[in-house]
Amino acid sequence: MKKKREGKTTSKIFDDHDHGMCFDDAIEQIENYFLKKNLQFTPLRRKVFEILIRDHKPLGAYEILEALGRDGFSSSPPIAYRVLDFLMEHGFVHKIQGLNAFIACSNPNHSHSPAFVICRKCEKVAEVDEKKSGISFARPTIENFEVEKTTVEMTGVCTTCSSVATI
Amino acid sequence: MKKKREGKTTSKIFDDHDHGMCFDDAIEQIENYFLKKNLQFTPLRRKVFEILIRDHKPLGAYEILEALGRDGFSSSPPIAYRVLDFLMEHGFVHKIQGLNAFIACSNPNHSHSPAFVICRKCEKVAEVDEKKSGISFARPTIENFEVEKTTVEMTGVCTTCSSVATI
DNA sequence: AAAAATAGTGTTATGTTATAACATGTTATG
DNA sequence: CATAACATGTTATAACATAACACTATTTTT
Repeated sequence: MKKKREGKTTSKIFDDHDHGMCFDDAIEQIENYFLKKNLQFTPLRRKVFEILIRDHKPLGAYEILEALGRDGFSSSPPIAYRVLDFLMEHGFVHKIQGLNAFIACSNPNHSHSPAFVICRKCEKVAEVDEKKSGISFARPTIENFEVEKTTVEMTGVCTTCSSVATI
Repeated sequence: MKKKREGKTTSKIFDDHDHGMCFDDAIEQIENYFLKKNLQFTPLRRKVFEILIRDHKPLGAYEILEALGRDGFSSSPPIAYRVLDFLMEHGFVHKIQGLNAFIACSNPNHSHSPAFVICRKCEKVAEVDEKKSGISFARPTIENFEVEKTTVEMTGVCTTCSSVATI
């Protein structure tokens, strides 16, 4: 059950942010989506998505490759990059530009304009959805330009980390 | 002379965006800044800034290195990265995450939260400043998190490019 | 001004991230 | 069942970035 937060510009979303639905729900959602769209949810794609949703933190492509290798899959770079591209196209994975890493989407299923809050110490990442959080990230219209994709990433330090260390 | 645009969420900033001040003004600004702050505006730092401000488009670190080499400077990677880091620290250069490239700041001199509009065809980049453009990019406060830096990049196609080609 | 500290640059090597190109296997469709 | 489209495998290499250490130049302290 989620609280509604509307019209706020301040929100507590980092420490208590929800990692989206649970593992099983997430798998079910992606399965349904693939079925509906007549896409193949192959063992490789499933595995990559599972790896990402498991700990739900950003992973580099080569970390994913290692995990794939451990699970008996091929682990040459294009394997990971191709699947990641595919999953990103369909909105189940996002790339965190500031970390060169990939993270499972917390809110697939509805078109969204995600923003990410990234602690540069613990590297935890929270995905903030405009609708869900009530936080608004302006997405202005630019004349003479058709915006296709907007990247919003907020880097800083979470209170957990700032209370611990010195820098 | 600039027109004021206030309270608008639509703005024409791509085709007619100003590349900031002219070359000489930009150099003067950075010189003054360095003087005031007792920093060394060394030949290398000057050259890197000049390279970037010259065509005022995003350049990869290795493109900058080539240019440095052509101008008689050392062109091993750390040379460029170190100077770029330094110039970024002081707000005279920004990194475009989506392109792994660097661009001279269009509006140094005042603390700003820049956003970038990137055409994925011609790779032209416009820096949009909140105050100057009247466009607002929400920078919400996040509880339990201290935001230090926000990256906003809007990728798409400018009308010049979209009128030319098919994809 | 000499000594010491700090800042800046040079160099080599290596680490990390990502893609090109082509081969092979697998699944849907006429 | 042929064939086209999709998916995966493999090798090689491109593109981006930093570590570690040497040397030089500048500033600060004595």
